[in-house]
Amino acid sequence: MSSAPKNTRTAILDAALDLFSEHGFHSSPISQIATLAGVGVGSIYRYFSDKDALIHALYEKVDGSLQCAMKENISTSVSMDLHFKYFVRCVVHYLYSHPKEFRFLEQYHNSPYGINEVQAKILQQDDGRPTGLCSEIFLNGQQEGIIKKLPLPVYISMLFGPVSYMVRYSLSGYTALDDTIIQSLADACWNAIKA
Amino acid sequence: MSSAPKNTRTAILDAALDLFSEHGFHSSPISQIATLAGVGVGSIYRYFSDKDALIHALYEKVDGSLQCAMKENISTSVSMDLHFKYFVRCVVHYLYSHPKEFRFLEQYHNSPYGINEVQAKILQQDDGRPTGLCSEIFLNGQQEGIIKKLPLPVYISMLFGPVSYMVRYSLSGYTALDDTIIQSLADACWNAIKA
Amino acid sequence: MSSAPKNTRTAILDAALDLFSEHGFHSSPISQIATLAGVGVGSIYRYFSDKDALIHALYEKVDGSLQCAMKENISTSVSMDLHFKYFVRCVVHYLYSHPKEFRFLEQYHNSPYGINEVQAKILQQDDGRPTGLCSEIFLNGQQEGIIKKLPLPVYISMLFGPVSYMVRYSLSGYTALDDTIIQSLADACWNAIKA
Amino acid sequence: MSSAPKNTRTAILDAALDLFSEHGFHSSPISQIATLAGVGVGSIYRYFSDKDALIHALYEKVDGSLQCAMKENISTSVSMDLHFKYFVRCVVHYLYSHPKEFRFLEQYHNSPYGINEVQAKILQQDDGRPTGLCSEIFLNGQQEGIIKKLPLPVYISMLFGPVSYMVRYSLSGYTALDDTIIQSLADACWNAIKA
DNA sequence: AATGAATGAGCTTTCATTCAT
DNA sequence: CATGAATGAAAGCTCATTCAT
Repeated sequence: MSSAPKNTRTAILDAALDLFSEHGFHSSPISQIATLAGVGVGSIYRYFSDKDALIHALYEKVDGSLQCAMKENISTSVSMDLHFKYFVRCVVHYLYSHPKEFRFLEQYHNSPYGINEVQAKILQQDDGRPTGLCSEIFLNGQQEGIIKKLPLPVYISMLFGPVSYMVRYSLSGYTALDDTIIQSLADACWNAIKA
Repeated sequence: MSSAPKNTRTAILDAALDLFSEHGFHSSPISQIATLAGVGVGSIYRYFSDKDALIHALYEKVDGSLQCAMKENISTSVSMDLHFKYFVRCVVHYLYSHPKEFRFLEQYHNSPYGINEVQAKILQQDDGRPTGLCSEIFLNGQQEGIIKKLPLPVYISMLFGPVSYMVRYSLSGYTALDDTIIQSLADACWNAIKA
Repeated sequence: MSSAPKNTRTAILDAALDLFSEHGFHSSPISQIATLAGVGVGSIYRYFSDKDALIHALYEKVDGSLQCAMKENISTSVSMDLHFKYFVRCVVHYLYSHPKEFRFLEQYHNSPYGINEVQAKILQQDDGRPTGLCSEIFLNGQQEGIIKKLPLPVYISMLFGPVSYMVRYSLSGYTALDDTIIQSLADACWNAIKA
Repeated sequence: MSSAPKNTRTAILDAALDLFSEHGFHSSPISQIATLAGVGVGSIYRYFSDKDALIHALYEKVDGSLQCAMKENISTSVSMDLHFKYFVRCVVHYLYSHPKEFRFLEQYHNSPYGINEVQAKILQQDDGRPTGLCSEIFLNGQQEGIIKKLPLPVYISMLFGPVSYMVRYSLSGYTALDDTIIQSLADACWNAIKA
């Protein structure tokens, strides 16, 4: 998607994302990644100790970008209902406009590579208190009585579950993702948790 | 579900499920499947033309069992809200008590093997009219004004998205899945779509 | 050296001995060993878990043959001087007529593969008492006053050191190894330790 | 032997000796040698045309040092028996106190690198007359009737064979090398060849 | 029908060597 | 001169698949 003389490491990660998202980890030989990245096979091993390290590094990068994108759309300046629905729409937009990232993440999370990382990420806790991106918002809203009192995992599941499924459906060409349907989803998610 | 001297085909599929769910498709050699199934390597090729065929056959079986389990819990004899919430709880229970099947399905759906099958299944259409398991219920409820008028994919996403995420979280040991939390989830799902 | 339909494992070990002794461990690719053995590459891994295992297994075999050959020539029915000289000649003969085995052993003993096995073999001890092939003979001779009282390692060094060097010299084409010179060496070795 | 800001070539050779003696030629990548030597990879190729050249150059250096050390302890001013035994002790001492050099030499001599060099060295001949370090001494002693009349290779084997084995045994931790045992060895060697 | 030894294409990884800086 | 990023040939190893028994 870019061809300017960017640095080697980035070229490798980009190529890996392309192939992993399209063919899966195990049908994307290092040699193909190297070719697509326009580098020699050996170069990949200068930047990543082995294929697993490449996969994990790519995950960190892709997940980091997602986290950033979400963080940018978090604010507390507006009422929670508007904010929440806006946030849902943003996440859907982001994932739908980053199909390779989305497929890679889904694959990673459901593979032995990332199966142990599932919990650590979104629901990461620190000294018993959730520090994940959205945790605070949910807990605040709960304390203020704006949303129902539910266990944190339920909030998270009611947010990312539907979003993930909708994006998957639309990316597989089954349903269109216009603003109307996205708004429907956002509304439904909000209704699920609002007080 | 098995222990008596079952037939060879079943033994192979069971072994494959064990290994696929634990180590992934590509870290589960045919030879290991054969050993675990208590048959020779060659025998597997009497029942399945190749490894892909085995994977797809296993998917048909596992998915079929899930469909059956869901079908059993579909009735129209009670009010839709009770029925819907009951259905949600049943699906959660089923998936949580069939972790191998769950992990296999997730892996399959997010791999190149099953990525094209996503749409065909739950949302399968026949002559323009949805015939998927739950489609009719949603459409009926919608026509009767019991649930909001939403696109079908939104209903589906609001049902299976949260369910899938909750089960994944609990199977990865992050959150317990007692009746209370399951009920919370079911309620939230219903609130998302109720009129 | 043989071509009859011997079993696969033996064919592999024979081929490995040929190549290792000629080109060294690291210039003898598995693929070449396979070709020379007349088997597929994969077959080697049915019999040996990896290349190191093949090397060690070959050592066990070659060293075992050498031990057997030596054992056959150990007796106590004749006077020690005759016996000792005879033994030296036998070892020289054996090694000289098994050049591949000799070169392999030397390479193994002086490589990181076998560097730790040096001590364990010839000088192997059991509960503080030497049980190695020749140890008893030396100790007996020493107790009977036939040979000088020397530390065991000195006996061993005075036996195998000269033998090894002579065989190496002759195999590299520098000196002939006729009965006269072998006898000279045996005499010299005996003179070194006799009382 | 080094610590001051020595020149690059020496630094490379020292590093190579360290790694070769510890891990063998083929488990000592050029890049590691460079790192240990504190130079860039490319610099090694300024001093040595390729890895083989480095190995051979290191051999020349190490063997040269050994030859020098031995030459220093050769004299004709004392009786041959004392002289010979002293020489044996010196060689043992030198090798034992230069374990890296010893292991490198052994490895080299028994590898395809040095297998053809065996004859050329110690037993090197010039116009049919041996010119090797010790050759003259043996031939002189033989002519004067002080030592038995034996073929030259036998003398050499009776000298370096036992020495090499004893040092190898002691370096592998099997036996201690105190003055007593070294003296025993020297005596035995002398007894082997004395008239 | 069932077996598992044998296979080899294809993958991951290493490392001697080059060359632009 | 020195460097070390980049290279790719070549090595070790895996595993889906075949087929003689």
